Amino acid sequence: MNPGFFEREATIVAPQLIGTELYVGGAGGIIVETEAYEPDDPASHSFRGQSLRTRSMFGPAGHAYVYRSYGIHWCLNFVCRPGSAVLIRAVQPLAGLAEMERRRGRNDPLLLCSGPGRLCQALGITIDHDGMSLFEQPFSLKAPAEPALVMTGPRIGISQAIDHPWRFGLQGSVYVSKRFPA
DNA sequence: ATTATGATTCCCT
DNA sequence: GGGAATCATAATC
Repeated sequence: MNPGFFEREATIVAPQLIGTELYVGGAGGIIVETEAYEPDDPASHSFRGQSLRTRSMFGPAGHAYVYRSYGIHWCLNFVCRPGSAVLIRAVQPLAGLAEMERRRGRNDPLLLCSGPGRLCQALGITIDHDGMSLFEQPFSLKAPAEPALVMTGPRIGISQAIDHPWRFGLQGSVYVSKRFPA
């Protein structure tokens, strides 16, 4: 995987990220759930233009955009084209289990990295990672050997543009944060 | 199924 | 400067 991978629209990149391995400081696993956000998308932070918070969402592709959600959690996005990003919603844990359980304070494997807030807590993602390159430490990405089987559906937790099927998940995975309708 | 939690942004006055 | 809204989660009903 190379930086050019992210120089496209999030709606294209998001499904292709399913099956990619993501590690932060050695902890992580397989990305099993993503959502796409576009500049002309009312549910996107970039919809009303650049701001202090969304600065990195307009920065170089292949970098991280981290924001605080509901005042409590962090959420990790991969920046694609300017104002376009992929929200990482769930990971199937593979490495660094003990460290992730320690950071989470829990050890239920099905809830360890399932959900954007849990994922960031388990991987130790904070605002410090905002704007960092995904191709440098502590990040590590590894493309899947074969394209994954991807499910699609409407995005979660938004009130605008709810009809766009811009949520993507690994078919059959029990680690997605919410089941995809059959 | 419902609610407490509680930081930051953004949009208005 | 105020107040609603927010890309969730965990605890409680």
